[in-house]
Amino acid sequence: MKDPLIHDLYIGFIRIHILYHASRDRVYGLALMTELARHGYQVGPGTLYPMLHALEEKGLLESEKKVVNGKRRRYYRITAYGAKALETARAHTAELISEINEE
Amino acid sequence: MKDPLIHDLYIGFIRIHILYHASRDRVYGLALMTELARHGYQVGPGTLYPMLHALEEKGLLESEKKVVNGKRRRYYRITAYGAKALETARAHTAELISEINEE
DNA sequence: TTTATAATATCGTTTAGCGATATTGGAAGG
DNA sequence: CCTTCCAATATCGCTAAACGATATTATAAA
Repeated sequence: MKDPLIHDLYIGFIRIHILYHASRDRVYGLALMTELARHGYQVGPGTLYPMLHALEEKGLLESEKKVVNGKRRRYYRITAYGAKALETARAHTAELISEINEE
Repeated sequence: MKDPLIHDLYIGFIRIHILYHASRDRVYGLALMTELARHGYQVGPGTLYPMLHALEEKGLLESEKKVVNGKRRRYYRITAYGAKALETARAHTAELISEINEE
């Protein structure tokens, strides 16, 4: 994360990003890392992979191994429960932005 | 938090809420707890107070003790640095919502 | 001077974050 | 083949955060 002092504001954002991407298409760790970096969230493998494991453990994502271009990947997709969580997150995020934008 | 399974999506939201409220007016712990609960974020004192201490420690908030109605309170206000962090958070939140709302 | 109460603080355990390092499995070249 | 290389994932070990439970504080009222 660029500014370490405000890092812990955004950990949840990262999870929501992941859920969102996994809801649109299957995703895998390394590609997520670069995608998240594009959005300014620089998470390392020591953060991302355990996070993916936990999201799967909790039933928000599910995964399967695939071999692509001779490289093995673990693809994640969102589950029904994960989609519900994403919907809820959308609502919370909308509520947050509308509140903090009030004058 | 109502749904424990998705709890860790929202810890950052809570901090942003706190920063926002502290930017509008001085705030104190117990009132924040009930205000956050109004938004569906049920944080206990064992979470909130250490969080406030950390936010102050990191320079996002500053505090002073006051006696009000014969009760001692620690009022928090946002600092300049905290306001900057809040602005950044606003931008990140807006970016997040606009991304996850894409079809 | 006790009692009650709002408010804050802290303790102890569980869980998460994360840099660093290790591991995996297939491809390509000799 | 078998070694080397590399994308990709996994894990280790430590530090820090989350949080329920409990303790502490200061004042007003009784």
